[in-house]
Amino acid sequence: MTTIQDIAKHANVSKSTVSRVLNASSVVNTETREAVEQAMAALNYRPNVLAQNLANGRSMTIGIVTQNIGSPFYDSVAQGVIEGLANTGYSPIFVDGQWHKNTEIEVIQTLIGRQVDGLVLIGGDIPAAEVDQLKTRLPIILVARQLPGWECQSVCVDNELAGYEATKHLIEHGHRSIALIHGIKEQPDAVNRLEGYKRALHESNIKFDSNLVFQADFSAQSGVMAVTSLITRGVNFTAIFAENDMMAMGARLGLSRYGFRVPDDISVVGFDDQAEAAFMTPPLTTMRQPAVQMGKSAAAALLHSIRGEQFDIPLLPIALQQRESVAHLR
Amino acid sequence: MTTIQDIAKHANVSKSTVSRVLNASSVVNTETREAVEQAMAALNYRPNVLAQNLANGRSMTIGIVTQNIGSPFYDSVAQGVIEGLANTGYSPIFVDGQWHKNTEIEVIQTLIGRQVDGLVLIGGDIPAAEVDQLKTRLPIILVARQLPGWECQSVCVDNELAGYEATKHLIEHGHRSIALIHGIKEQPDAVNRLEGYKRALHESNIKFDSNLVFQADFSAQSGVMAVTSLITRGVNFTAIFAENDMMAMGARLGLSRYGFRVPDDISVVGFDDQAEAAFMTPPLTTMRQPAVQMGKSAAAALLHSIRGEQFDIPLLPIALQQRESVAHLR
DNA sequence: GCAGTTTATGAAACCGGTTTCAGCAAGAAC
DNA sequence: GTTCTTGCTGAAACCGGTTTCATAAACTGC
Repeated sequence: MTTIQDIAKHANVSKSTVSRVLNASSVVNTETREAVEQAMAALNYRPNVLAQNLANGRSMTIGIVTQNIGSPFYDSVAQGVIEGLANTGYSPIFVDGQWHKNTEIEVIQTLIGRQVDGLVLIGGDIPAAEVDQLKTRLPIILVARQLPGWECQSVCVDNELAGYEATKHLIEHGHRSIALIHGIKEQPDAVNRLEGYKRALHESNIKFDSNLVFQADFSAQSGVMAVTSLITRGVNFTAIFAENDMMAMGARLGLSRYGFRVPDDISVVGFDDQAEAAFMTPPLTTMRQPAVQMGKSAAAALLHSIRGEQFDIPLLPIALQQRESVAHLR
Repeated sequence: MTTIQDIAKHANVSKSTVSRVLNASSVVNTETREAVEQAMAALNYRPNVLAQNLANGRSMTIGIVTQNIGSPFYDSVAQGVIEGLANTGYSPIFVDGQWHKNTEIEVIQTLIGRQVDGLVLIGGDIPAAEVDQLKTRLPIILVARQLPGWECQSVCVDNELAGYEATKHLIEHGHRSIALIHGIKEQPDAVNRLEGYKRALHESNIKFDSNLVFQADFSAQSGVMAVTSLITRGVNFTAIFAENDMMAMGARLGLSRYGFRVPDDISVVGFDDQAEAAFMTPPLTTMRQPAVQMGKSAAAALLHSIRGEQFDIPLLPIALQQRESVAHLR
């Protein structure tokens, strides 16, 4: 490995000067600069980022805490963060919180040991107090998680409203017996979507019926179990709102197993609009979350925060993506 | 930030001693150790990993080069690498090569600047010479890419064989007019699968017909285009082999648009066995790639390589996952 | 009771950069 | 011809650790 010292020797200058041309941090005589630049080229020099980081107290890395058990939605968000960080000089370091409080705290500690300059928390459920304390140490942006007092530092969508609109869409198509395939009940996304569902029902004077909601876990498998359960329990329903697309897929498969056609017999609405949704048969009507965009926004906001600049996070809309899995009730 | 110096002062020892208890690198008097440990606890000390890295020349980070444009297969591999690195002390840094030679070389350079201790290259197409040269600088493991002389340092599956088996499976079900939805022709995965397809045909004395192969790009959209093209061109076929599941999904949707049933009218075989494949309607018969396992193997192999240990990479099998999208030709 | 080990510790050099500070040389001002 | 700037550069301190080396104290053996 060639070091700054080698360059200095090769160009007959001190390492201070090399550092100066490296960072353009102060004026260097043109001839000297060129000599240094030639030396760097000749020796194929690349500064040791670790040493730079140590010297100036910044690591130029961003910690990304993901929860790998979960829907593809989180992957897309992470993808967006990577994209948002490209060509900024910052590199992302990934760790996996596994939707488990202690694991999450632990991995965050390792990130702090690595001197990350900022943190993006995607989902997760470490206690608010914990997060508040972290905030005093370094900039943090939350994604897909809401916390009191964090309104301006979290990128999220209005899940309650989205749940409401998905349900309303079905109601407007004449459905009144709408099954809900409910995500993991500990996760706020799920509870908010459920609340939206309830509000839409209430608004249309449809009585909430707990027999219509199946406690699932965001997996496709739990989607088929939901349908199986509903049907074998003899519950009547003409539409399904699944709290994510994977469960919608599972439900759609389950329906076909029992000979129900979608949307002719049963309408289905999903949530996320993951890549596959548009290519299901039939293409799935779903609530579109701009997952990649959310990741990008988070990255951008974090960079602003690190630089101490003012920023506000654009409120990303969540919109009904109408396709072909919903039909009017005959 | 509390430093090793603070601990030293607090415990009335030198920082050498603190370092010693930190790394258990030499014997320390029990009382002294306890005093140091108490100081560390009291001040909530976490060593600066950057400084450690600089001092001992290892960064404890692994560079992961992904190609983000592509199928979910690559995401799963990356996921596997993360899992394989968990609790090893090594952290993954991700960069995106974008299936673009120059981008890839550039991002690898930034990783080297960050002193990564090893590299995992997932896919990608930088020239062999380039990779060979990198190998002299640091341990590298390739995933889903084969290069002459790299047999022992790449985690991959036999795409030719898999393409052969997929095709043979269809032939055994009586199909002789088998359309191929071909992936990006620059990517070796795609060309190998095509070769396997040809071999299976040849073995069964079926003449290769270029009208049956549609040049697609691994996207679901290109899958529907493939079917549209085949049908509008009036090509006769009774089965489709799509070189990944996304294209299979697209194809399946395209078929339904034209009123063809799967598998009653047309059989479909995919490739990857991504999570969604099992929940398509009908569930997709596909060649299962153990993507997560491949990532884990790559991580494990790389760690061995870094430690200078002997290792060999288990040859991961790729197996036909039979589901319901293939039927006997009547 | 003294040489010879062993054990435990601190001082200092080092990793590869950045940054402060002092100083030299050339040019400007008077 | 001094003095005052200005422009440019190098020495040295520093970032927060690790490691070598020297040494003091305690222990062993005879």
